[in-house]
Amino acid sequence: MHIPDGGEPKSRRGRGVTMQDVGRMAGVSQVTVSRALSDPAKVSPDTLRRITQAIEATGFVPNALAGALASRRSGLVTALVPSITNIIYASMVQAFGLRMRDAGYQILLSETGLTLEAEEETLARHLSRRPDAVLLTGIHHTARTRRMLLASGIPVVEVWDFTETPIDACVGFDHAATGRAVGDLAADLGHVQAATVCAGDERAKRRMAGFATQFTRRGGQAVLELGYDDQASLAGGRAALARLLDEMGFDRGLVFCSSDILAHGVLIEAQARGLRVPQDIAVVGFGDQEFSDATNPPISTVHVDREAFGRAAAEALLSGIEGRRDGPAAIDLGFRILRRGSA
Amino acid sequence: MHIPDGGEPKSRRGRGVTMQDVGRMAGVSQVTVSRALSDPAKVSPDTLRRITQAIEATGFVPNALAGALASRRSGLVTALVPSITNIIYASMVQAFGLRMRDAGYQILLSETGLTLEAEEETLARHLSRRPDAVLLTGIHHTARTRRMLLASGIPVVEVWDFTETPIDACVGFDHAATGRAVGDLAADLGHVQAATVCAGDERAKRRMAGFATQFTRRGGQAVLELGYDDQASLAGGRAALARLLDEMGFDRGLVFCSSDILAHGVLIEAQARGLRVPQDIAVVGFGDQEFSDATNPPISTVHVDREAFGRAAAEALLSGIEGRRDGPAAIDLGFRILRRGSA
DNA sequence: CTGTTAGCGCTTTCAT
DNA sequence: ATGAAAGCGCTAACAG
Repeated sequence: MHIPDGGEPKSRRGRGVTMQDVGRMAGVSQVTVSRALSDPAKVSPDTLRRITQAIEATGFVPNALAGALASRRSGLVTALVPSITNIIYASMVQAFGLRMRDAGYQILLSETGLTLEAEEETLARHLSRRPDAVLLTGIHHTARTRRMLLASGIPVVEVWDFTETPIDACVGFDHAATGRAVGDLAADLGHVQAATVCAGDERAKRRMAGFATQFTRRGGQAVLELGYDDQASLAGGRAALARLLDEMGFDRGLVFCSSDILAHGVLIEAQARGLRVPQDIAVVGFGDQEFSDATNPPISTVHVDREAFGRAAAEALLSGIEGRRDGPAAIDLGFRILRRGSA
Repeated sequence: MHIPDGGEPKSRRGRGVTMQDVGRMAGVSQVTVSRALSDPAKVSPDTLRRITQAIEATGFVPNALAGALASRRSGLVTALVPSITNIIYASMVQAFGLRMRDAGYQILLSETGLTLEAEEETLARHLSRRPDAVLLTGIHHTARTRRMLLASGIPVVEVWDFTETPIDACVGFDHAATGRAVGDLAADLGHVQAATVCAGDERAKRRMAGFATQFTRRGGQAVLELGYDDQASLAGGRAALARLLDEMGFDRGLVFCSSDILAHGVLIEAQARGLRVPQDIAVVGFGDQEFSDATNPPISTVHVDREAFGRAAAEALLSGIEGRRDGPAAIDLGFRILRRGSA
């Protein structure tokens, strides 16, 4: 089967330098080159030197595809988020990627958009690359997504939402609870009227619902609810307050927004109309974005430590990969209400 | 998560179902399964049906690692950007990824941070996965980066900056020219004093320098220049204007910022001090971010079509991969000055 | 339309 | 400390 190289190398179509080539130049076999790279201590100093020189001379770059196929470890980790242009997810993935990179893994990142079906299809493509672990956003997935994940047998972490019964591991927080906490704040501050402005996914809606429930339970009037399908934006926040004021009979009170950018828009629109914040209109955002404490007045918001989510998710996967984790893990990292000038 | 061995007939250590397995179940050889997947038209309808059933029954997921090794095409495309939490790069990569995904490629994305050495190291790791093409941010790279790229023989596109002599292809714009154009605007508006606030990379500095050169050439006073090492932020913009006003003798005039977020900070600080914008302080940003036309007043800025960069970069690589491109390509996508209320 | 044969460039295992 | 042999799971010729 294996025809020995009869002296002269056959004309190599592919242009890549192989370990074979490096070994030939260094006067050792291909395996020794492999060893020199994966565990230098296992080859003699002299051999190592010659191999290093040969690598330098040839510009050899190991083929990780072949390595992964042979070792059954790809060194790849899948990360699936709704959108990378959303700072919430971007900063989480950034922290996740840093930790995984330190552990020797590379991130295969994809956007899944809004539907679970898109997530399922993207996941299938990713699994064909045989990742060593998977990060998913959210706790709701299609049946086939779950099945594929289970069948793959690799560690999985679901982030940015919380459940006691994750596929494998979960790192998140209780979205409805954040809304209820803001509802309490609104009631504590003595507001009678309140409104919500939502331009996010299902999780954002749950936050808004938690707010409405708690605010009315605490004696507030029925909450005016405004929802948008497009991405959160300053313009959207301005338009929302305008609509609340001009068309929906909102007079004065607290506005809870699904993101700080919407809250900032509400703030700007209020000021453009000569309304005082927080006296006439109070506003609370979500996410504690970088700009939120530098506006005038600074924006009250719900803080969640996005980087911590990314790091914790990485740890959960690493412990799974290395078999240090016995069973499922569900970690609630919680949140903090940041009361600032806007409410 | 530990999935018990499903008790397969043959003691397969590896838990993946292979084409071999699928073929056996469908009563055909492994190659036929491969064909059914890559080119269904080459297989008889009846065979195809049986194969499809077998795939369904086994939950077979093709191993792209093996496929890539055998075919010498990984279906992977490398994208290297300074930071994914910077909306500038995130939106560019998003558009790039969409186009490449449509063409059947998956993106291997990494952050390179600020140094060319980090870029080099990251690139080396990426090349070991044998990507079919590479996207790089900027036109400055280490010698070894260039050497590795040239040796790999795959299409390369450098984005977000412009040169007539790219490694392979280039899609960008002239940063200094944007600064000069804003310098002209400042002069046209009759400003005598001007300042720059920069919190970005080398390209941002080139924009600021272009502004200063042109503004003084047009008769303006020497430009006050403020530079920060940290990321651009609202707070940074506010602090910058405060410093300009309180410590550097800036009185009234135009402030050109390296990003819209800084410009927004300047705007807020000016208003907090009771200064009129644009009468007392005029401000121009860069990037035309989503919020920039919804502030009060809206921010004048330099618009660059980030999505267009991403798409054009994708096209450049695709034409290279498919051999449709003969030689290097250098595309200057230009920019537009958007004059709004802030200047 | 389908099968056979020969690798892709590595890691693993077992000798030496 | 080093090497030979045997795959990893797939694609690419080439037959038939």
